Amino acid sequence: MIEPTLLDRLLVVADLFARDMARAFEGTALTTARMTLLWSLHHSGPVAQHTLAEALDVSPRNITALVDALEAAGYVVRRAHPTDRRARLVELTAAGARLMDRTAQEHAELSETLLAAVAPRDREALERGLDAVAVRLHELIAEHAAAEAAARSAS
Amino acid sequence: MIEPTLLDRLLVVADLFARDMARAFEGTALTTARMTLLWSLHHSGPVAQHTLAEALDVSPRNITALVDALEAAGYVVRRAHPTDRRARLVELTAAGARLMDRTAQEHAELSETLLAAVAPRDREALERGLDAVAVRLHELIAEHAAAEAAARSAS
DNA sequence: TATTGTTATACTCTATAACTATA
DNA sequence: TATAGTTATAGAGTATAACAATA
Repeated sequence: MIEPTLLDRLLVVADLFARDMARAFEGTALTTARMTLLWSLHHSGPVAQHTLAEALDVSPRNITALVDALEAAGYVVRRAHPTDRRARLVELTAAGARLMDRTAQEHAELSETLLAAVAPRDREALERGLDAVAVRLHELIAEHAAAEAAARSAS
Repeated sequence: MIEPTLLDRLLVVADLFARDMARAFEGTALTTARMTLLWSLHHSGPVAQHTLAEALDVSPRNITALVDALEAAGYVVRRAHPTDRRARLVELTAAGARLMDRTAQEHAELSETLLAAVAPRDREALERGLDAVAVRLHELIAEHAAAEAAARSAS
């Protein structure tokens, strides 16, 4: 058996999260993409759809579809924007707010559970290490994006 | 600014990986799901489709679609199974094998890059911590599955 | 009878392009 | 002229169900 590399370990954990999340929503109107939108809304408060598109880094068209589904399920509503009549504010309903309160609590509990599974002397190093990996990954993604932009402008 | 929890950090890294991977395949016939299949094949050697379905934990129907796309792109071929005429062996073509060799090398390089970004004294704790988190997540997923199976059999 | 892979069908996530209403 | 959101269209991942060939 070959010792897994750091990347192997990170990918295993990422995959487990994706599976666990998808499983949790089975049989409901919720999906990972829709929960991501609700989570963003929970933290930002009511915002226009184009703001959500930027926050989630997806197309405005995609936001339309996600908000349609969440509105049909009763978790969000579209309201008139107070000053821009082109825009529509999306906000959580009471049911959506209750759902996000529960979700935030489960999120905190899962974080506690996972932290408890890590040896106390490893915890700080784990958090520092994850932050360092995230920073480096951000840099790599930015470099790739810059290289592609340069290639496009050259062609 | 609130200090992110362990779970927040893990989810950030998972999200960055997903984005980086999807970006890397833009404009090619490859996608994350297809690469996962190729990666599995690279490690297992030629296998029947139902074996791939189990390995990737997706439906046989899904494997049919993924193999169709990869066969059209020239990365895999379907061969007759030597003893079971119902089954079809999927194996990498020369082009597929070359692609996976390159991918394995890039994978190793990325792992090195990320490890280099972590302070040396934090590295072992990071790896131990990730293993502990993966083990605990596995347990939680198994518990959920068991609870659901019990609920189904009761109804 | 059970298994392997396929066709049929459907839902979701996602994107680009064209269009309407508004800024 | 530019922006916000929608309709139109399309590709991809995924699932279940029905079916043919084979075990």
